[in-house]
Amino acid sequence: MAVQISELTISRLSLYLRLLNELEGKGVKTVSSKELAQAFGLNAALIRKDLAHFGDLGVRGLGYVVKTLQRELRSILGLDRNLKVAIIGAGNLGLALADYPGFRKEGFEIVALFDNFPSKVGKESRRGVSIYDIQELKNIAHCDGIGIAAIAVPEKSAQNVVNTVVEAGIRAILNFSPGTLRVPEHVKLKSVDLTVSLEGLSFYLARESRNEGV
Amino acid sequence: MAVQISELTISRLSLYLRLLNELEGKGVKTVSSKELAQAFGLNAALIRKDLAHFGDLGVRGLGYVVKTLQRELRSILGLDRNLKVAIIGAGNLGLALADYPGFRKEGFEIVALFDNFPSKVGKESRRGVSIYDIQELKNIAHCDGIGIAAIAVPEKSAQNVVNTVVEAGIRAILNFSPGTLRVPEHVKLKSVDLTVSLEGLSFYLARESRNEGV
DNA sequence: TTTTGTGAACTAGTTCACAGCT
DNA sequence: AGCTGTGAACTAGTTCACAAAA
Repeated sequence: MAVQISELTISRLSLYLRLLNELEGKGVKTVSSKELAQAFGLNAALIRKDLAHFGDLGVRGLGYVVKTLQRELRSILGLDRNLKVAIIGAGNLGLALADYPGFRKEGFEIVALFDNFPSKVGKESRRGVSIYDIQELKNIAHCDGIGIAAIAVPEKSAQNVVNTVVEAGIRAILNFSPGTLRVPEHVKLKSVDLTVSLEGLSFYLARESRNEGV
Repeated sequence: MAVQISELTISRLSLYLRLLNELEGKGVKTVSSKELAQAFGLNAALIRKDLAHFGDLGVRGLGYVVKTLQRELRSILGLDRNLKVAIIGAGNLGLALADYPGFRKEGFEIVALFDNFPSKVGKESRRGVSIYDIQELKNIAHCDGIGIAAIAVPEKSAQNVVNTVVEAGIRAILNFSPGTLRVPEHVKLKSVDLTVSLEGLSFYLARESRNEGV
């Protein structure tokens, strides 16, 4: 089972799961790759290939049993194990992430915020996530078994914070700071770059108005 | 010039520009594709191909002139035209986005927040972005020339909000709500799905611990 | 000599099309 | 009959390797 599964496949599995949750709520029993494909604007074969990586999850002639596939995807994505998340940076964005309802839904638990700004330490977010000094990260990460750190600090301190997070033994990082960050081989870093996203849209608008003139 | 340029290339152009800004600040005059490649962990040929889409931007034997390339990339990405952005949804996330310093840096201007919650309308974000009723979007979008809408509303109202945004004549949307959204052909939608990002990391951790047992 | 710009080769990702199971 | 699972074909994206320019 040394087959490397692509990031693109993994992202799509999350989407499939979200729809399955919805279907399950509506009492739908089975769903075909064709129906899933339509819902996401994807090719049905792609969905079957994505799922086939993890065994014969479907039933020929019938499709996929919603509850079964839901359970399988949860297990594949590791959502059957109440994963704990720490947010580093108690600025506007960090506080918003700490209280973001979408994170809590699929079994993630936001256990703590961290900051190095003394006046913030000891306070908490609106929904009651406590803010600790970043110095305490290592201790708390070990005691509480934090699996993922989300980083929402200014660009200039981001690499330092990443180093601290790595030293604390955390092996998965969701980064919201701009700029390129280095992590060791065994740590998984995923970056959400808001500036890059916005500039992509700007490019689209700029090209559009250029083409109007042609 | 009907060549379609890939989203991946566009995202990388943003990264290149960010580094060029930094180099320019340090007074560096030229930079080679090799140096850029090292900074981002990419292949040098890829960077040359990305840039070659837009003409002969480099100088053989020398590399790229920092200031020239910076200006070119700004123009390519449409950042030479002070683009106006509206944030829809004045919850925690919307307010955080409205005050996000990274957006202001490259010439984007956050001009307004919108919400349908009466008690929020009339207030403003910490940095002074005013909150308007979503009903007023069409008017303000036209008067102020809003180019991009960022959507940070709960999943269940997201499609409605997108429809309102499209009706207001906005043709580029950055979406932070989970779920699949439909937009007409002429509108560009980019989604940042926080749940999908987090679940991607969870998958990585889950697979790791499975493999430990093998 | 250095480094770009680019055809050719390669790798990854998607779609087609159909055998095989229910 | 219907739908999965999958080899084969295709498309997109990246890297190699080198001619051409400064």
